[in-house]
Amino acid sequence: MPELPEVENVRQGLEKLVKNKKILNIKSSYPRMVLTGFEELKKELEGREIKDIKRRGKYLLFDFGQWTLISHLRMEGKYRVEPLGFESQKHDHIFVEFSDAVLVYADVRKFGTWELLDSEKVEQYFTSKKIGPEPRNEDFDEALFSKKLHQSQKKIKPYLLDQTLVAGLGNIYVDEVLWRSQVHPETVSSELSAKQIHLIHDKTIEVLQTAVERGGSSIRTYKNAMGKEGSMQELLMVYGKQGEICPRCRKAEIEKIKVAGRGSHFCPYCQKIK
DNA sequence: AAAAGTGTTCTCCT
DNA sequence: GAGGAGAACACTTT
Repeated sequence: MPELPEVENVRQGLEKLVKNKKILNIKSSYPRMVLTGFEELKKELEGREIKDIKRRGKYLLFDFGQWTLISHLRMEGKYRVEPLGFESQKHDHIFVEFSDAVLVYADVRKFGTWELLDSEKVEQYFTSKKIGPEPRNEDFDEALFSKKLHQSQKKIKPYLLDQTLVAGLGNIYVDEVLWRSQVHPETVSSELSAKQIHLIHDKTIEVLQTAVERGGSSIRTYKNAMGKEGSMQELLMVYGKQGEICPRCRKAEIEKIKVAGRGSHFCPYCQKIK
């Protein structure tokens, strides 16, 4: 899926394309992806207007006032807007029809989900999932981050990926953050120095913010809701760079190993455990 | 043709 | 309870 920067760019595209539009009809060829039930979603949202499109971590929130549709793109979910009467494609799963256009949700791997919630229960939804703060200075408290890391024996990479310390990092940006912080992905969290913790905190904010501004990374199939690619891939230093010389030390090649089941890229010279 | 892929969640084991 | 490994979800690409 898109990580936070890609989801944010999709959100910005949707805001331009479908905000304030009234839904006339919703159809689906894969209704199972609506975890709260497709028929209820159809019944409640037809006739309603999309009042706003928000984001929390990697989740997109379609605000209908009383109702909120929570959409997670997982690995391959995509949105695009088509004219009425367009020819649907193989992996198109949901069609939201307006008077002058159709919002299409497509997802090759069918991992993405939709959930329709009472808007008053949205906060509780994220609380129950223990979703961490947004990666911004105002929200992401370094003292609390540090405290949690000191108390944990988890390896730093999978801990950063589980969304509870901070929301929005995925497999690409977590490798970039750890490289920029000079921290090995398998470092046990409680062993991190104060300096390393400070760097991880700041680089998380910096990398995700830069990636948002650059329109995300189009390294596999990502495009935003307007079909436009991002350019953050040009600034990636380790992801997908295995075998290339580390651009910082120029003394070692970027290695790729498995950490908690995920492909992980790092410089063995710059990022040592202890 | 096996393996890996921008994610999350669950089970089973230590 | 904590943490890790592996699998599941479904499909494409290398």
